[in-house]
Amino acid sequence: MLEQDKHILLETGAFIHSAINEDLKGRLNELQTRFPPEPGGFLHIGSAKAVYINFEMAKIYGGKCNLRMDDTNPAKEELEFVHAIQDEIRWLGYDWGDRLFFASNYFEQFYGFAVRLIEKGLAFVCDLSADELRASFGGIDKAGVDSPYRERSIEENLDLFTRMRNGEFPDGSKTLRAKIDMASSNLNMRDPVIYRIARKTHSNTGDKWCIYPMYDFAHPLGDAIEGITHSLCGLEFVDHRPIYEWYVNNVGFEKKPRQIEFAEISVSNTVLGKRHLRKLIAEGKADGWDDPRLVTIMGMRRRGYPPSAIRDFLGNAGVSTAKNNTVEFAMLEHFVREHLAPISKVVMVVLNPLKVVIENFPDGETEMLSIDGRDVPFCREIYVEREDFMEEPVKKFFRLAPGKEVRLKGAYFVTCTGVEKDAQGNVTEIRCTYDPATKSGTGIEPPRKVKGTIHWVSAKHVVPLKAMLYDTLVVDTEDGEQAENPNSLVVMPDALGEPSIADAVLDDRFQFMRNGYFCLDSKSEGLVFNRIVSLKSSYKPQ
RNA sequence: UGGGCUGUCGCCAAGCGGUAAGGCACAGGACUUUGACUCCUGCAUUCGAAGGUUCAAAUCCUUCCAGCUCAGCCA
Repeated sequence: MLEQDKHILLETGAFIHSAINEDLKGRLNELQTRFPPEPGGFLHIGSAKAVYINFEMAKIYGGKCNLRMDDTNPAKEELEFVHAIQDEIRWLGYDWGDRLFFASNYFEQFYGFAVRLIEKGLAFVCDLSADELRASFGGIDKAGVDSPYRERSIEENLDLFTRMRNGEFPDGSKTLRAKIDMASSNLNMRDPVIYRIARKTHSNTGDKWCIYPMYDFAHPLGDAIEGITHSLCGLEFVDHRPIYEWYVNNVGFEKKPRQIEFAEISVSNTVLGKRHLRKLIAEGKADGWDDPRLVTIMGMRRRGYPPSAIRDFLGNAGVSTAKNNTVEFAMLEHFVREHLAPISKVVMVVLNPLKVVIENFPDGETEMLSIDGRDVPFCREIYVEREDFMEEPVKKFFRLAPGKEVRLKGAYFVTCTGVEKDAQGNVTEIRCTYDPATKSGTGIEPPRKVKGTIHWVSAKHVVPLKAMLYDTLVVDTEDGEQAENPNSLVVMPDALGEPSIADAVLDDRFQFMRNGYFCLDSKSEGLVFNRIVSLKSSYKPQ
């Protein structure tokens, strides 16, 4: 079912739909969502789910979705990523119009909010070092202890915070903390840090600030400033919801955004998570963030996945609050095939060539055949797939073997009459005869049926190309770990294509008949093709 | 005797008191000049477990069991 047929998101994520309906009381077009990436890395399929849900929900209800860079930590962020992320989201098919925002543009307002909290006696300047703070924090089943600086006067806090901003204190020497409850069972409520001192040049604000707000403070308030009604995010933030609401309430916003969490997606046999991805790349196991075996946006794009397939996959995988959900990679591939099928040109390419001489076809002659509207030359010498020949065929092998007849797609029936071998006994060439009475497309029924049809290319007219066959980089193991897949990349350096493949351009999508969907590799020179996904096959050798 | 979240087919996932949708995967079969596509067919007497309420429970109540998750001056 292609995505345009009906909006699949309407059939899942009931907890989000009902919240939206309750909160907006019919004024659904007031729905305001947001996708808030930190410009500290590239997006992957997990991020794509958040993009998908926030933008699609807005679309469904006639609302709007903001793109906000949550750039509150200059130590980790770079301008390169703010551009890359926009590129990636656009490629996924979403447009935020003029609604691009930066948390860093709210720094002055955030500062004012912090002052307001101090004035209300809800925040204090703390002199604990990072280590001391950690130690005072307690643990999962142990309450934390109050900071010795917790009871400073409002005046002193105001003075100290101003001086923090003015750069009077060294990095890390002081923090501004919320005054909540060091005994809270929710660790995020144990007097969390609001501002830290860090002399780092910010990609947007330069050196204007030496204090930066923490995510837990900036994020809800950024949402509130933008009038976000529903903040749809991953389950990893459930534990942050109380602090999200605490800041919004105590700063005093009338209109309160509501955070709703959904389960992040994970896909079997793939590596997700910035940390793991970075490791793979650093170790050279992946060829950069755009390695076609990665489910990063860049990787999937280079691999040739249609963005519509990714959206459709995400929608069909569903939106729930269940935690341990790992969708099988096969499901992703299903949607990729489904979206590729209608837009791909079918051509013949032999990945692993084996020469065939058609003994009764006139030497030096070329017959031009018309196959699906293309002109395809046919000659005495052709190549077929090495896997399509077996000297001693197993049962139900419907391809070439001594004495057996097959159809050459769009051409003639051909019967294998002999085999040539080298000194080691490897088959180097096979001999066949063809039956002129079986010519394809003549309207005349061939005198007999044949079980197999194989693809081929004319030896004289061949276009050499390279094909990259991908599989997943890792394979999930039973113990919940992942093992490296040694065969995640198979290069076919001597593939041979029919003449029309020479005209391929980057945006073209092909089905190499019986071999899968392919597209040109954007990073390579010349005719280097990525296999986007293989064709399904019910053929089981043996 | 910390908190939060979750348990419906191999994987996702509907369902919200009226007698288990759908997709993927898988298995048969039809069709086939791609062993593809398409098309049929099959695939949970049962909803983590045990009790209870009810004419009726995956849905309500009780207890139990299992899994995930949280201790950055990261986001």
